[in-house]
Amino acid sequence: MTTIGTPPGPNIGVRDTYRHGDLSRALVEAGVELARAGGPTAVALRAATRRAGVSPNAAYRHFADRGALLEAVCSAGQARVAEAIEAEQALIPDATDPVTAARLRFRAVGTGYLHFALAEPGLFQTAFTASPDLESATSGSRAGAVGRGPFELLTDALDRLVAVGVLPGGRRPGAEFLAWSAVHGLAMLLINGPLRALEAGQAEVLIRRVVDMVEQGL
Amino acid sequence: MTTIGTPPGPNIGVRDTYRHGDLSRALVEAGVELARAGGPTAVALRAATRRAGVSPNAAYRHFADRGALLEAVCSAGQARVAEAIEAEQALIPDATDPVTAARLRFRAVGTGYLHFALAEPGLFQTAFTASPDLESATSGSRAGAVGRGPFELLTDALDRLVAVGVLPGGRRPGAEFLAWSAVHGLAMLLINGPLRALEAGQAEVLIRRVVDMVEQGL
DNA sequence: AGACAATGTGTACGACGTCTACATTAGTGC
DNA sequence: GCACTAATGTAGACGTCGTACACATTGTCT
Repeated sequence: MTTIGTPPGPNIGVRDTYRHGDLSRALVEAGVELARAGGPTAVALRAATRRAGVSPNAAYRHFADRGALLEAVCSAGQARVAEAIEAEQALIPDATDPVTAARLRFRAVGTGYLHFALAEPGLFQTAFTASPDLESATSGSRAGAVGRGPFELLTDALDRLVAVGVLPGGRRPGAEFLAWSAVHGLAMLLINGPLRALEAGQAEVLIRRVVDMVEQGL
Repeated sequence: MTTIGTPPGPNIGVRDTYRHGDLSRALVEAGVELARAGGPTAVALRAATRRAGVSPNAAYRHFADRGALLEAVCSAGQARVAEAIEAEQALIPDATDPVTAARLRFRAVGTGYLHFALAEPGLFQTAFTASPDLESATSGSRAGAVGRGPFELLTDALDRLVAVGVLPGGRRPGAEFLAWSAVHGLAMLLINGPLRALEAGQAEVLIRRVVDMVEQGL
């Protein structure tokens, strides 16, 4: 006797067949919801399988352990960050002259990153804490619509700054890490650090100033 | 019948009396060790009480819940960060002229912070993730030898930069958050972010460059 | 049709946080 | 000196989690 599809609670992946069909994806989606609500620690195997309407151990057919699911959720989160950055970049008018376009494009990486962090703190935190190495950070699964991850969008913007002549080529190597550090640090301080209780307006001022500092200090 | 002092495992706080004497401190110390070994999530009530040679529920006489213990461990961690910064500042020769002394003192805040992060990643992470608000970040319990926390050491160094004439007074307000963001972000990227696998030498180069960026971009 | 691999279920174990009830002890007022 | 009370520690239980093992069901390939 197998009870299928009607355990209590809001079943997202209700089914009437023994097989689920797309459990892998369903688990990641459930994990993303859990991360949105409660950050990395809330991404639990059992909770995800519950949402998918499946027994806890079913997860092990698709993920080696909880860490593997967390990694998949992390990749999904990074993809959404990339989308947020691209959305911010899309606001730049096409008619902008190349130099200021490059500058605005670069700034949009930082502001998009930070706005996403403020809008989706749990998912953001999940996306960048306990994330895999840098190597895998440039892989396809963390990409946005254009197929690039947040890190690649940053390096692209920096390369364009050099091409346009705003950033001297000598300062280019390693610049991605400087920029990333400043923006990522503010995100952390704003989300679960000591700046947590800051009001939205003041946060916006800080965001602008940090991006200013990066642009000037690179 | 009460078994006292001889549960299995490495008992740190072995005792022969029913009362422990200083359980509160013993639990925080155990928590610090757990944090050093495994980061914030490793700070468990049961593990801490085990190390103190005490039953799990004894912790509830001193901490409201696990979060309260974590907070105490976090404060202890911040105190150690402050000590690391002070140690780095103490390396500045007394005979240095006031202007460069102020500059070096400021840079020492960043480098001390980052060196501690690299030396004690678990404790560092515990100290600054899920930490209480900024208000309490300036309280006494997170202080180092001089009685100031990491944040106060930073603001002190910035004030001195202004006093000496290196930093224009108009740029002073909010500068602590800019500097903190950059340094904290690099720490996070180096510890559990995508820069985790970086070798020590390259990390040191990045540290220098980030502090350069802050000094120039402020 | 029958074998095999893929996928999902059931049961079980230890660790965790935390609740409730109980035991032991240190001070305090007499 | 002694009983009372508050502080402190213990015992047991419950629900959660991750995960290991054995078993059930199904799609697929020959």
